[in-house]
Amino acid sequence: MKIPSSSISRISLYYRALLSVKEASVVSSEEVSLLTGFSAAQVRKDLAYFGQFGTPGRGYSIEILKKELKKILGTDREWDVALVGTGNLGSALLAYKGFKHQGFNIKYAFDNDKKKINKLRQGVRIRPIDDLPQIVRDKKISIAIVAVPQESAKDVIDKLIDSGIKAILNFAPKRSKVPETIELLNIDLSMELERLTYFLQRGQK
Amino acid sequence: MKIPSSSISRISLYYRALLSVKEASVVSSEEVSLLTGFSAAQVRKDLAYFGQFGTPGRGYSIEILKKELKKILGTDREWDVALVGTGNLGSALLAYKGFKHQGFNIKYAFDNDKKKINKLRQGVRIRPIDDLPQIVRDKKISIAIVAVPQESAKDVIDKLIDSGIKAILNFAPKRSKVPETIELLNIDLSMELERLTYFLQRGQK
DNA sequence: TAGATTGTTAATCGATTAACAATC
DNA sequence: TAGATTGTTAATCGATTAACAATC
Repeated sequence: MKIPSSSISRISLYYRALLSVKEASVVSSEEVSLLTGFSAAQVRKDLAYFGQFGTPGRGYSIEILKKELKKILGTDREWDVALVGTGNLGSALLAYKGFKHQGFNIKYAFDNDKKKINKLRQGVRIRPIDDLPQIVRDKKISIAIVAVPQESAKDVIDKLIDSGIKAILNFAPKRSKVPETIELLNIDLSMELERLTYFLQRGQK
Repeated sequence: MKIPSSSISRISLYYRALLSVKEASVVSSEEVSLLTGFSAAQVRKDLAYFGQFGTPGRGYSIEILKKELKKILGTDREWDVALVGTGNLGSALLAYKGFKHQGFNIKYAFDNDKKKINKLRQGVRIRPIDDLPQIVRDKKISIAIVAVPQESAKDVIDKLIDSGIKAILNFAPKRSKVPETIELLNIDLSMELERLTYFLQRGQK
């Protein structure tokens, strides 16, 4: 069955919403709807893609649902992450508490600036990009975050893929073609701002 | 006519693609398709939402199309932006060259950490959040970037809206309800990483 | 004119919503 | 049992793709 990718994003948000429920052990799709702003039908549909987690007439056990959602998202375990690029943005991501909190450990950091090599940042030693293939392979890293300047993005992404990386979160404003077996997710900050100015420019939604 | 919001994102990418064309003065939708990976029909459709910019049999004049796309996106002018939160992420955004390059000037920065107040960062003076309403109003700022911790996000966003802000790019992993007249765009980094682990966890697209 | 390519309409595809039988 | 709420099917809505007449 084909699962819309927007459904996955919503499941992340359902999970967060559940964390905020303190006073109950069961929620209905209607209550999740209230908490997240998505329709109750949408909530039930999204959950139903992955199994039958609820009890008709009662709702969903929060404990069980949290466990199941974590399993779906793959966050029922910790993930080691490689960061490429330790400029302003890379450093900010390295320091970002939210990642560790969700089980993402940026354990390896790479840069090609000689002055940074072997420096510690947030307890992580910065390594030369030349060391990337060996580390990714030896440590079996699946996830990389790319925060390098536009002009190096393609090379870095190619190198990551050659080294066996499986999933990439890319902040460089440059789209690369990747094989179908690799998941590449682009976050393009200027593009997002342009969605805002589009809205401002035309004066309404 | 209803314009899909994904169309706006694509228009940003068409614009970028046009910047990379050096050897021609005209492009066809087929060529834009090759450059961006979207279908030629999609390209024509997206452009047709906004006008008739092409010439049948010839294609689109690159010069004209670039100008029109800028107009659509509202990037035919510069925008002053207010940044709230100058922690790691906020500072990285302040230093990000890409924004200025696209005509976004982060001209005002706010924080509630007394030690930071009045310090210069990237040439921008950090002001107390208490000064925010007056500055936003007096300087007629339309766009704010919110990079504060989760727990302050709601207050900051409410304060921005009360002060007359029109559009918000929010990096706090916390969704706020805003009036319909305000454009709120959330970038949730952990959610994006969870889309990657979902993919890894289930082993295929 | 013949060839190329737009702008637009119609067809298809996919995602969301509504409805409701099943069931606790 | 009566009331509540799930899981699922069918209906609707919206976005993408295909097709082609218009036109340079």
